Amino acid sequence: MEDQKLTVRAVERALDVVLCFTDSVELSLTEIAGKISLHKSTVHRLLASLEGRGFVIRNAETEKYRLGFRIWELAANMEQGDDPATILLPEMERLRDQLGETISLYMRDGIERIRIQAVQSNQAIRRVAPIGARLPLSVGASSKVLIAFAQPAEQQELLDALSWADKREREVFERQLGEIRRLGYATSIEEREPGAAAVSAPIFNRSHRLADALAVSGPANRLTLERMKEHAPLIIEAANRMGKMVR
Amino acid sequence: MEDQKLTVRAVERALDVVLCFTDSVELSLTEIAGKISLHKSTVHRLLASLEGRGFVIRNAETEKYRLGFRIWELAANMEQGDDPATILLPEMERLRDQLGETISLYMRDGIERIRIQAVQSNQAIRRVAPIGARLPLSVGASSKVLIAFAQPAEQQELLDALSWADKREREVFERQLGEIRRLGYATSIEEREPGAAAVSAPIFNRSHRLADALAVSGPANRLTLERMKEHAPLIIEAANRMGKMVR
DNA sequence: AACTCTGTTTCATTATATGAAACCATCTGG
DNA sequence: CCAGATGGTTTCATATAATGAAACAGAGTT
Repeated sequence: MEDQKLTVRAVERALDVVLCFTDSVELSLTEIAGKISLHKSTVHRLLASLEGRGFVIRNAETEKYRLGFRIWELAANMEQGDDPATILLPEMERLRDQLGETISLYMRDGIERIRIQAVQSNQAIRRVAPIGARLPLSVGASSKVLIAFAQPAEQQELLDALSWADKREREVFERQLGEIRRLGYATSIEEREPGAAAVSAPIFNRSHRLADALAVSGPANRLTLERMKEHAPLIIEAANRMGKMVR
Repeated sequence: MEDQKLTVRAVERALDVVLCFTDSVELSLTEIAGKISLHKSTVHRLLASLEGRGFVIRNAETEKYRLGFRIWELAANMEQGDDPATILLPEMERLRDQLGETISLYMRDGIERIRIQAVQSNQAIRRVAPIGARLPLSVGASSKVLIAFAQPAEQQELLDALSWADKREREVFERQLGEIRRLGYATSIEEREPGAAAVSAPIFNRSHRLADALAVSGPANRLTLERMKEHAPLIIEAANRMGKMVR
């Protein structure tokens, strides 16, 4: 009542209803009402409006609701989507605001990786990540992700192409990769840049192939291993969301 | 004020905003306001809510709005969509209400076609179309569509497999197919059932291959050639919309 | 039949969405 | 460089329109 809301509550509630369907394919009215804690009658009206425009339909069988064809239609019209760098930007900003650290998006190019997008932390002490930077594929959390989750054949090629001090070094590295695949993310502490640490998770495209690596990086004293472990689930979740937007 | 509305106006307006993006990929606030004739401030608030939930984003460059990643995310989650028969039902109902005639959905099976879905007209005199019916692929509007828009190789096989009275009959038929491809739809008057007429258009899936045929059928005296020509664009449009939902 | 669990509708109340108008930026052209 | 557009954002008073409670209706279950 004090600070003006410049949004429309009813609309936000309706959108929340729609968002319920990110987890579940089919929901009953009461289930939805429960999820977003609104009264049945309210949700009922919301659903009526959504159904009228084809955003949800109700399964004649089960009486339950599911997303409607309109979503498809809209998504189809978007198909000619821009490059991932712009598509994923909003999601990256979201993550930055959540974690307060700099977020980078890397893609592999041969035995290098390129930072194709980045949003900077707004803390006083922060990692600054210039877009377009080309980095070696041998060190850093994202490098390891880009190798660990590559197609097996490709992976071997990459390992062969990279230069190793001795046989042992490569073995250690390969063992690390296994661990990374198991965890679903990679970390690095002062691996490439002194004083810097990073966590990175793979972004798989809609056909489940590795597309990019999403990384959170910052000063090593803030991004402790402890802290990175905490962040990991959020990063993975964000990366999964992003994957659905990438072809 | 008289008959209760059991829907939420604000939500419907918001959805109308979203639907503006079926035609255009990028729209400014005033363009949207114009399209759906609402005041700028109203649309502004609606957009703010939509943006907050990621349903629209604004292009930092152009300042204009476009659909957001949430649409993608939702569509991706729907991927494992049911069979077309249920998916397309709502759209078929829509068309039925628009044209007032019975709507059928056919798929080809060998040298037959099957009516995999239908919604009946609610006029007193109507075409009744039982779901599941198997019909010959030689006659009827949808048959011609299913052949005319098949993959070229497949098409030859079909023409060979069908039985013809004489060489001439087949030639006439093939010439018809060309015309149908040109027009984008087929008609039939008392071809299979006496007193019945039908218009049919192809449904191409998202990879642009023929998936099904959509047909409007009714009594021949109501569905005159004239009338069918009028209906054709609507049917084609509906079929195109449906195509985006089919894999 | 009594009960439970849905979904649907009604209704009074008040919050809440609304349009007009004012307000800011930018941009354009004289 | 100013005057006038043009598009976006915010403010504000007002009445509409969204709301939750409660009543209602149906379908299963016990």
